[in-house]
Amino acid sequence: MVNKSALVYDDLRQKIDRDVYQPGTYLPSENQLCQLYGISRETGRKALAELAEDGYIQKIRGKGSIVIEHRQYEFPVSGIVSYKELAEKMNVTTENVVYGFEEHVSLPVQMFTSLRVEMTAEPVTAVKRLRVIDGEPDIIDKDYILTAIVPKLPKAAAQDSLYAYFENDLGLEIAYATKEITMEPANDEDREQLHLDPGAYVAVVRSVTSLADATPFQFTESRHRADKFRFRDFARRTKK
Amino acid sequence: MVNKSALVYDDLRQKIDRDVYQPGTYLPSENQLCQLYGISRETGRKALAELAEDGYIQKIRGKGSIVIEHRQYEFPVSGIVSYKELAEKMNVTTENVVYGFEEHVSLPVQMFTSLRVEMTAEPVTAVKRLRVIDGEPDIIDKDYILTAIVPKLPKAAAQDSLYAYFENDLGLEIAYATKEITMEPANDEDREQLHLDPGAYVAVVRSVTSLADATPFQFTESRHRADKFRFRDFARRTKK
DNA sequence: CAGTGGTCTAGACCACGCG
DNA sequence: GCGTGGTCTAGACCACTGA
Repeated sequence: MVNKSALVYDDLRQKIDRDVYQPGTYLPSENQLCQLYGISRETGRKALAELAEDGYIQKIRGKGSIVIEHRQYEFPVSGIVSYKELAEKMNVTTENVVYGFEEHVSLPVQMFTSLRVEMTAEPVTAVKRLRVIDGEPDIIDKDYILTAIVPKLPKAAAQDSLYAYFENDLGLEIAYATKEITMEPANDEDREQLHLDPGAYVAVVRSVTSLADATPFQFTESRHRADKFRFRDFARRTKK
Repeated sequence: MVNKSALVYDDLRQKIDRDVYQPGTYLPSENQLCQLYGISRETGRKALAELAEDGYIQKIRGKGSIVIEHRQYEFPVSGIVSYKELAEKMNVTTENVVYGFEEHVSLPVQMFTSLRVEMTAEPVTAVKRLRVIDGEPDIIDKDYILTAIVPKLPKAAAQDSLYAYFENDLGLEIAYATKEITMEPANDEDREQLHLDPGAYVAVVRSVTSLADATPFQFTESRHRADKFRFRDFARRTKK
């Protein structure tokens, strides 16, 4: 058996999602969890801490862990989730058109200067994709993947899912990303691909994704139709 | 003495911010931290886990905790931070104009339906504020605060900082918030207050803020000039 | 192999909510 | 006063890294 606290987390989250534990009600107390799952208190607490972190519960001292309103199936959501993972969660027909694929080009560093200061123009594979949702082109994704980490990116991986390829086929461990959201006037490429009028705006999400060994390896510029863009975030207040 | 792990967290974070521990280098190992601070290993691990959560370090098994690139003084940042706290972090001259103040009105529920399903039109105090940064009006904040939680909101609190009033004067414990970012065409009020041209867009951040006992009590609509809006997020990849 | 982080345990003491 | 969660401890075993 592996990772008891993760098993407890999954079980509780599932029960919250299925309304076994409903919003406004309390989960079993920490001591009860010990007996229910045959674990020590700290192990149960770790599972509860993650549920709190992810916005499922609020812990209240002296009372217990209350289930809070939790909305699912939103697009896009906070966190690092691939486009394919998102599409699967919702019931939408999606299409993924690769309209650009270049190997051994230089990373356009000036695009990401606000996200990372030190950066050299290392060789990357550049992929341009158009995301078509319910028959409408909504998002342009421009990915730049370090050749040093992914020497030979198959075109099929771009057609399917880059994340699935990185994680399942290459065994890369994706750890974290820094993103930045801004609003910018649409450029010619935006207008053409997303069928926008002159003067239109797009929501731009630029991100740098790093591996578990802290190596940044993927740089993404995602350009969204303004009227379709939605970003959801759950945040806890930092004490002091 | 209170909260050893928080003390260790603060000390390490401060040293990272001051480049005592530089990006790319390793923090002392967990066993070394035990001796350095006179703590048990789990206590040190808790501090490290929070540094990782907040994007300061990346933990690598078998090697140690490496300091990762961390950009500070950005506006706005992820998390729940008040406008005043943000303004203090940056060296900008700011002004805060309260141009609307109404008590005992109904919460405009339709504005927040995408954030919370169940919601009644409870009585609130409505505050409208214009944020002027470096002499330019950049943000409109519309706050709706439940009368049941804050019966009598002093106008001075709106002039200064709502968060400071809630936390310091009322002793409320702000716990978490759900936010949603969208892009919308500017309305008449936006154009007037933010000096925008017809056809302009604004970035809209709607949020619901809740207390430590899981009570939602503050609803905010924040409307930003498109060209000044910037949202920064650090996210970790969820396993499986 | 020694050193690193990842997980889990059993127990202790404390602060808070509520009757 | 009892049950809740918050913090900390000392120790155990495991998995991974790198010399």
